[in-house]
Amino acid sequence: MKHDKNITIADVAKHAGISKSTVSQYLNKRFEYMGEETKQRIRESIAALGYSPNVLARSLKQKKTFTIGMIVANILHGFSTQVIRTVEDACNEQDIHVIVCNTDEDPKKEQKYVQMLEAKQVDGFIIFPAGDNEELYRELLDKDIPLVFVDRIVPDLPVSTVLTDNEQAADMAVDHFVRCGHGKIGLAVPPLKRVMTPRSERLSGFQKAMKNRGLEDSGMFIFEQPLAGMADYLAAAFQKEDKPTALLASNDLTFIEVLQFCRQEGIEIGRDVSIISIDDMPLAGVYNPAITSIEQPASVIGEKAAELLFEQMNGGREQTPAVHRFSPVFLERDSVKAP
Amino acid sequence: MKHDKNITIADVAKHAGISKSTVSQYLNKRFEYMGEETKQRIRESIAALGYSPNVLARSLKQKKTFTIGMIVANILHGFSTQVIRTVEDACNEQDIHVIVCNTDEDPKKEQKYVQMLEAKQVDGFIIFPAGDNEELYRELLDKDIPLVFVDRIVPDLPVSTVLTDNEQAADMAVDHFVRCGHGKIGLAVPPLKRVMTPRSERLSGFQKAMKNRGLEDSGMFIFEQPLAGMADYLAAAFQKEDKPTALLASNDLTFIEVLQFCRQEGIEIGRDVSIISIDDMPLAGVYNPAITSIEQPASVIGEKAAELLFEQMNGGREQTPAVHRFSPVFLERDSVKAP
DNA sequence: TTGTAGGCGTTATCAC
DNA sequence: GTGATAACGCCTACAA
Repeated sequence: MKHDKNITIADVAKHAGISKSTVSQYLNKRFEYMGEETKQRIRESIAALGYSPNVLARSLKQKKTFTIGMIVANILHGFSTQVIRTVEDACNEQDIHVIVCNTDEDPKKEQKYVQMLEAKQVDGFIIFPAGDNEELYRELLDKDIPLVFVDRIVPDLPVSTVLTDNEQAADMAVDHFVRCGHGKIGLAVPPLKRVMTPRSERLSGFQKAMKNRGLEDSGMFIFEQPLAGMADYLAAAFQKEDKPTALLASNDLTFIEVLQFCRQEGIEIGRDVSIISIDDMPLAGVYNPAITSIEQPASVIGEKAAELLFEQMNGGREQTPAVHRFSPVFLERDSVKAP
Repeated sequence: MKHDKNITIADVAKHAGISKSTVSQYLNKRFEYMGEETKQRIRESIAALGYSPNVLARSLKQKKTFTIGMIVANILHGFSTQVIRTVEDACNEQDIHVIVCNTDEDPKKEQKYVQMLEAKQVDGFIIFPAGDNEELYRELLDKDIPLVFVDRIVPDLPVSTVLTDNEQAADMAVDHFVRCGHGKIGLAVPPLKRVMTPRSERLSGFQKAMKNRGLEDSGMFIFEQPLAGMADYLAAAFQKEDKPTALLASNDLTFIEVLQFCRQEGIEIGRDVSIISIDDMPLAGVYNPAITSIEQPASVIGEKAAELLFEQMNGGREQTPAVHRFSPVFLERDSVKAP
């Protein structure tokens, strides 16, 4: 029955008794000088044949695919997911598609994905850099391919980057702890292999904030440990006499480990230790007690990234690349009490 | 400087002093009869020119894009996200890309996305049907476009569908409640507009399970309410004398409302009311108390969906379409106590 | 206003 | 073993 004979613009033209170009004009809405009757015929033929244009052929000709590539380093972070969603929304408004790839922090994977997407002729990239791929990024720049970084800064590269003001996030937390009377404050953070902007900035922001309050000597505790061992590591640290009364989790994944630690040690949040989490997880607000969190402005970041990318894609004189930092949002809840 | 003169297969051929066809052979690894020297020359030229093939042109010719479309009805559900991830992993292994679209349960959006992706010549679709688009799906079938449904069943359509055994999920919960001594059990569920398989099956599964245990008369409470009003609705219901001692949240979004309800009413989970959630959220296991959950087998579902789709794409005699149900996983934790 | 012809970058079919 | 040549489906001068 159905011979999958793909119907093309030629079929429509034949059916309507006119030429391919005219149909093409119609499809591209250039019907300024087109006869009403012609339009009508074309419309009918398209409907009759169930024609739908082949974007591939169009893209090949126009050198535009209306697709962008988005490469995230770690999709397990809620933050990544939220940024992805916002970018997708922004793109869908302009009928642009997004192909998302997850590198798991692996530069090799990142390279592979960039090349695949390039081969696919995507119109631009939004990348959460996995790091250590400077040459790869430079090639993209050399080829004038629109590019925006999110979440992490790659030094010495003229690429617009948009991220949370991570030092501010750490400062907000320390500030709140101190206001509530805490003098011994800990930071739980995964190891800083490579340059991971958020991690290192949250750490440096924490250190600065503590120093500014004269707490950097005896009041500062830094628990740097891989996630897998974090709970046990904290448990050991909290056996000691000299331990913090407040604990800042540097991101959502770390926060889960902190909760795990509290559970297994029978530590009551609020009473035994005060907690703040950078990143606001879905259940944080209804946790027991509700967890005071510092939320990254994911949607603002996603929107800005998309906007910067679109500017480059529309060839308009692109602004000079810059780093755009956005303030996190402090969500005061019930997990911080006086010590 | 850099003239963005795209280098093509022709440039490579010229540079190597051979013909396009030979280069093409090389690229497609058909070098059974190719001289070692020729290969060498091609390799060098490719490197020298920094050539990378244009997948678009290849796709146009081969009528294959190595890209599939994935359309989810509600990306806010953790389940959707997890299935997406698994599918992406499975695809990446075969160098297939995935374009994800979110319909927000809107059939119109679904239609638009399907058409856009079709125009992009994707090789297949994995769809969480928003419902009420039977004709659209039928067109895909008529065109022999590979298609798999996930999470929801569309009646009378010969399409392979893979989902959680939702009735079993409800039964597991009821069973556990009853074993723990509960005789009055409630179900919190969003309204059943349209045919939403999981919702309706969890409801019917709940009813059957209650009936089987002789609890359908005085022991069964069904709280059907939009998410926005769920917490208040539950609050009102729990003011009454006749109320359940156990409550089943029919999915993750509902579960959040249930927790919200507990917080605002000062209800202690475990002591005042026992809770089970269908869908296991990231923090459920470290909640206080840890929440007994019934986890959907998202990764199994994603893998199966990908597998079924690949089968169709590889044209191999596809199995007759069937509904594949997978058992959920019962995660016993601390939110269910004797009443 | 509409039609003709050539090309976008690859691959496929045959000759050579 | 390698190389012309014709598609793939569409767009775009330019001609009519």
